[in-house]
Amino acid sequence: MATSTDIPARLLTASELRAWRGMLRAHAALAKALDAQLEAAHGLQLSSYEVLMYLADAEDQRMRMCDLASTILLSRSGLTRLVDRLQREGLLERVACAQDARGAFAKLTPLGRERLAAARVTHLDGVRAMFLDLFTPEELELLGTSWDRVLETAGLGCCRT
Amino acid sequence: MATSTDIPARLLTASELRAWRGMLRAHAALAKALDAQLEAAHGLQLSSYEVLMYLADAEDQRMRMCDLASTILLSRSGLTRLVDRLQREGLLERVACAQDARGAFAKLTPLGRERLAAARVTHLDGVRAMFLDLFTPEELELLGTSWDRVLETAGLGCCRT
DNA sequence: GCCAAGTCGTTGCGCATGCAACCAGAAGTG
DNA sequence: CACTTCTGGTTGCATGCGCAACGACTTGGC
Repeated sequence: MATSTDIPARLLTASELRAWRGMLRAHAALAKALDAQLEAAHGLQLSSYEVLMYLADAEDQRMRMCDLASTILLSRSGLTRLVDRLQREGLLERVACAQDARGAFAKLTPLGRERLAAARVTHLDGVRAMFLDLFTPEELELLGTSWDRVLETAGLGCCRT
Repeated sequence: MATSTDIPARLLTASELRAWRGMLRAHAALAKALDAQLEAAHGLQLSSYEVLMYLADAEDQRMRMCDLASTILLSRSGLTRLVDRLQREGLLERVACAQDARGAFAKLTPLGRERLAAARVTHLDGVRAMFLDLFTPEELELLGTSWDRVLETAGLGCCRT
């Protein structure tokens, strides 16, 4: 069985493998399940939901395209088209920026606010049922501090909330 | 400030938010960083790496397309094209299946084995540096059991390995 | 043996995304 | 003010993916 190029790398222990692959698979499963749930119940994709949510939580329900893009971890071009789609659905609108004539705000419409309010219930229930409820409060706290360490190390600098 | 449709949903606590968003951001940051690292050092994408790795660890360095697809969480069509690319690079080859004339194996070539061996060192170093090393062994163990719970709940049934 | 139903891998198509190039406008420099 | 440099948003293009449909084959029921 041993061939000429046997693996020289020190492999992972079973425990390490479980922690690492588990995260990859858990993330994939959660993203898929939550997206499907949101799509089925409200016809919204997860990325659209994120846009609406951050807008709803922002001052005056609006954010600069640029800030929005970096917040939801999307390229500027990606956000342009995502906002296009949401605007076509009437969930948000583009508003010119008085302070900076280059810029534009994405602003939630009343319809967008409604859709989000409904979707938020579904989504948060899902996140709780499939993730949060499976941890004790102490474990959640531990997770939080751990992610901060990871983010500090792996880039993305600091996460804004 | 309070408009007609105020948010009725019970929102997440700060601790919950940190644990949940932290995971999303940590995953995104890790995937991006590890992919870039692998691409820079060995010209391999993370998805290609996964294919090579699972093949290398498999009996006779080959797997059925179907099994491979579900293992790396890709659709069958997605795998077809990914294998196309890797075959074009000479890292693996398609082998007919004697037991089932419909089926095909993807099998690692010696070149693929070499590329993987080199890439594996880089990748595992990265995973350790950006993830595993940031946890104590006890925390890793806890994470592992937690992911199992998540996977059981959120679908994907059981994870193989 | 024969036919229906299921499975495996491939292909056409549509979609969401990133990159690079672009323009308009802002900001810094002389 | 004039000029360069930078930034914000949009666009063309390429990529990688999933879905649905297909043909080839296997499996199960009779």
